[in-house]
Amino acid sequence: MPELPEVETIRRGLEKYVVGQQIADINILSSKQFFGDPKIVIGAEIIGVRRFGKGLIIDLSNDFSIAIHVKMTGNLFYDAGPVRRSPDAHANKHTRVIFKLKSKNSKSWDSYLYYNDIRKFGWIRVVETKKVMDLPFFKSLGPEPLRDLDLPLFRDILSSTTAPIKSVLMDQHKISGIGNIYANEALFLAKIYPLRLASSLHQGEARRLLGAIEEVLRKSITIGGASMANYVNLFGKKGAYQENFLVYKREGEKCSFCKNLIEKIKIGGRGTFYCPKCQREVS
DNA sequence: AAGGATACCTGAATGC
DNA sequence: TGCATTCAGGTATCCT
Repeated sequence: MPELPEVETIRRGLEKYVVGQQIADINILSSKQFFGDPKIVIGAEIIGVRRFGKGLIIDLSNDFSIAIHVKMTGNLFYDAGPVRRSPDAHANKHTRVIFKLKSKNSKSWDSYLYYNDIRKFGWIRVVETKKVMDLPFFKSLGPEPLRDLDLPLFRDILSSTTAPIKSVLMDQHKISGIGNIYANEALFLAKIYPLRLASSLHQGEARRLLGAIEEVLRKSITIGGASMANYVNLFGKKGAYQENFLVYKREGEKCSFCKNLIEKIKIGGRGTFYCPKCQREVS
């Protein structure tokens, strides 16, 4: 489910709560979603958590890493104890992997990290840290907004494709981290029609759009991401960005700027929401 | 090479 | 109520 802000929220939670702990055991309930040798991670200490696009990397003290992609319905849930009575206390029918963690402070309780995933699209793979970026998913990621995407690079990306601008924003090979929610919201803020060919955007539009992308991503990160059907943070808490949606999932409602009705179309098979008056086909 | 359709899964919402 | 259909925030792969 999650896009960049949601995955970043998970990353920050992991960084705060599980870095420094040792992986004491691992229980794989959905073997089709797990790749690599699980025994390698047992006994290793978690030393850091990175994010590239919508992908997470948990780095371990033994030069191995655990790469995770939660796709549409995956989420991580952290149970620090001591309320839990058994390792399964927070497992549910969608729990696919359970990590048992041990704090270096021997007086504290064992804790558990659950990977839950309704649709089983997500994956977890154990791989040497130096080879993580060779995984096909990470290797093919485009530049990341808020870090290495500037206006000249953005304009290069837009000019070298024949696709509609919305498809380009969501193409992880071109730009990483943006999914359907933030593509819709950013295009609305920048007042650009989603089906406009990316190559037709002039400099001012590209600048507006890049600014809008940065604005929606930053704002969402600060409030814990957007929660639609499934997304929750490490503690099962929802984000709040969905309360700020201007067009996403709002077809038939009034545009907050011009009061025109928001429409829904499909682009690349994905629901696309826009205001036909604010986001004109030609500009 | 790039872009579109489809597949991978399950559950919720909608339609009849 | 029951049953069928459609849709869902993502990405890999096959096809043109």
